[in-house]
Amino acid sequence: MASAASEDCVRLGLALAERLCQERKMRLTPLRRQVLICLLEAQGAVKAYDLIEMLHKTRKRFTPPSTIYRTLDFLVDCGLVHKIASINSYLPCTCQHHENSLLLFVCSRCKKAQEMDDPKLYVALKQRFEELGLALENGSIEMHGLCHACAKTEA
Amino acid sequence: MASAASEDCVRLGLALAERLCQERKMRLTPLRRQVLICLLEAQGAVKAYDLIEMLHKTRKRFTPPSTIYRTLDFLVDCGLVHKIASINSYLPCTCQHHENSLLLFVCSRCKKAQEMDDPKLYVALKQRFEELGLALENGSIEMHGLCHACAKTEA
DNA sequence: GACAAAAATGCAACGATATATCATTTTCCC
DNA sequence: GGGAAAATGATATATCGTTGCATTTTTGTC
Repeated sequence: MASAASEDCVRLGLALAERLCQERKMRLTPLRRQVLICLLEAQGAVKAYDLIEMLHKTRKRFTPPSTIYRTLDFLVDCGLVHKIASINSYLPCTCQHHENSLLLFVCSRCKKAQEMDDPKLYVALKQRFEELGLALENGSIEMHGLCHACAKTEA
Repeated sequence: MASAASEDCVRLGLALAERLCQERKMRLTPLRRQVLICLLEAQGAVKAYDLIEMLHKTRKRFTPPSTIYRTLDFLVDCGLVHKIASINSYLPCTCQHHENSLLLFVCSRCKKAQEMDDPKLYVALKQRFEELGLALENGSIEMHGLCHACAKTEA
């Protein structure tokens, strides 16, 4: 089910989460860890209720929505996961290096999401907004359009 | 209730809508017109179910969700209104001039939204995405952060 | 104007997404 | 081990959006 690349991704993501939680004295509980693994394995953005289903297969107890949303909030607050509001989905983020320069791209057709790191562009955006008295938040720029694959097959 | 500036806004918005619909042989029905007016008068982003309530005051019949969403879809397709997915809201757009260079800013605190036109920045973004095989869509860049007013009162 | 076709709207039910509240369990720390 | 704090579970409910089909309105044609 999980490819080698995916396994790598999971391992890296978990390692980062563990380091981060230790540093900040937060708890990477079994549930949080399990949710994070689900997200990392999915290789793409996942919806909250899909996570509930995924967890249902591996856990004895049913995990209610409130719990999932709390868990996701935790992971988002940690910066380990991005919420993509426009598709009600969550995307794990392994590469912590772009804390201040993240752009999210969502394909309007296939709904796949990907991150893009471009500090220069991000700074340009940020400055432009500051001129207007607006303070950009990190990791909250969502763009829509066609991805490479979908653009190809478009009529 | 409606200030002079707001009245101007409504007048301009309606004029644009009428011209656009005539050009494209589409129909600006009473309902569509009424929804557009509500949005223009609101001076900010409005939610679908709030529109239902607003319409309930001026119309005899209750307007069901399906109808509202269809109407909003129409207005969005026309380019007269932007959907802001991250706050489930709709924002009218009077200034048609920035068809290809629109950025939307949403305050994470007060949820107020505003448009920003910056062709240069937009082109830079677009080019950067094209390098990655991604084709940006118009009017679909949403950013979050603190607006001027909220940044001031922030602890 | 009468009529059929097409477009728009109304209606009811439902599905998907998210939150509130309180009970219970687990963990932490002394 | 015991009490406080944090996390999770359970239930109900609020919010957001869609589907399918009936009805009304508009359009185009004769």
